[in-house]
Amino acid sequence: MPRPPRYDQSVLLDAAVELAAAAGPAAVTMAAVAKQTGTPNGSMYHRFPQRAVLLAELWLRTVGHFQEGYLAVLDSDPEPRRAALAVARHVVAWSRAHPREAAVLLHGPDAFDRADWPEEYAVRADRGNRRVLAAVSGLAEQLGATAPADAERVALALIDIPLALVRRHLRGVGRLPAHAEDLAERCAADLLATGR
Amino acid sequence: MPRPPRYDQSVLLDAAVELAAAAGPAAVTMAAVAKQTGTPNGSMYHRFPQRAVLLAELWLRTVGHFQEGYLAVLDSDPEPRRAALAVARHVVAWSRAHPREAAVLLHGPDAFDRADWPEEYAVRADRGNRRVLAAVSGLAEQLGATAPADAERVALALIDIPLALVRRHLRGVGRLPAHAEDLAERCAADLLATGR
DNA sequence: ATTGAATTGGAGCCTACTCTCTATAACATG
DNA sequence: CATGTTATAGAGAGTAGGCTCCAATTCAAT
Repeated sequence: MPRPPRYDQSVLLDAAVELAAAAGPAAVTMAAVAKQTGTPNGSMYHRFPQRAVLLAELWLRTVGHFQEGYLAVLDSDPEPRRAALAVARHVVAWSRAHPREAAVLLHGPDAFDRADWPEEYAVRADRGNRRVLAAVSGLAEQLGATAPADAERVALALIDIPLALVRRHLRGVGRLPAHAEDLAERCAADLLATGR
Repeated sequence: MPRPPRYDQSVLLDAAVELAAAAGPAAVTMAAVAKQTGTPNGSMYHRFPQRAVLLAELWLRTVGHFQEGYLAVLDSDPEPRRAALAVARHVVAWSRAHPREAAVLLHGPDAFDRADWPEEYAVRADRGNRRVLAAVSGLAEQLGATAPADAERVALALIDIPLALVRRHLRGVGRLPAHAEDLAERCAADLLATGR
């Protein structure tokens, strides 16, 4: 019986991503998203009761897209070493394919006012992170890493270093060079080398 | 003949750093810095004609401190390989010793509204960056790196990866584990290994 | 056709912030 | 001591953005 929505949430989030990528999280104002999509001010507050919810949804959708592919690649190869190298490459490749979403990720949740999110959203964000962390730890174990410092090394190789590579280039010229995937894979291979 | 200043610029910048580290660059408002230091609103605008100048000075002072130490360590050892490893360690050690300033650095200049800075400040920031980049490139050359991709690898090892390590921990619990320096050095050593 | 919940559209309130303006205080020099 | 120069001090104008409110509109279900 209700009237169907006219301004789709996903359209609003698309605009929000674009604004965040182009001018930073602070540029994601209710007014800016409304203007960009032609939505009236009041309608924005039907989809998102507060700005913090808009930012939270924006973050969760983006990081969800990323993690989905990340976990898929991790699980795609039963051989742990190959899976690790593939996932390091994947982070770079995904960022190349989705530069705007990657720019959002590089800002991190705090830049999207994580402190103001309703608890539900913070919980969902944590759950996603733990899922990835657990998958990486599992891989580290298969690779023979036992100490917590080893798990950290693997996380550095499979998450932080590929993202550092992406950051270096997206913050600069804005294009990832063709060999970035190779570099990420090589760093990962070095760090995963056993017997160290 | 002039009346001596009562509110020192460095004191205001100290407060600004603290605010930025604790609650992000957006928390560095003229009002917040004034309140924290007991300065009246109007006096702020004697030191910093606009907020953008406050943010620019904050950034330049912080990054200057960092780069000063960085270059000193780079030059402290004539043997390029040892200098490289020392500098990778240094990034982590400096961040441990100056957690608030490190937090500022991790936000990057754009978060401090670099686009709004008067040109003079942007030029100074560029000059500093180029100086470090040149030093790193010089080291890369001494290490036998020739292709631009090699220089990038060295920059990744001596700047981005140590910073990624710092970011991982400062964004989390807020304390750097004791072995972080070792990890940074090891990553650097792996990446600098010749004949690859 | 009627009903009523959901949605839209927009005027405008409120807060927080940047920045201006004016008056006054302190100090060096002639 | 008079004077010029610079700093302090505070009030408040102007503005941007988050958010509220409410009347008008739409449309599925009855």
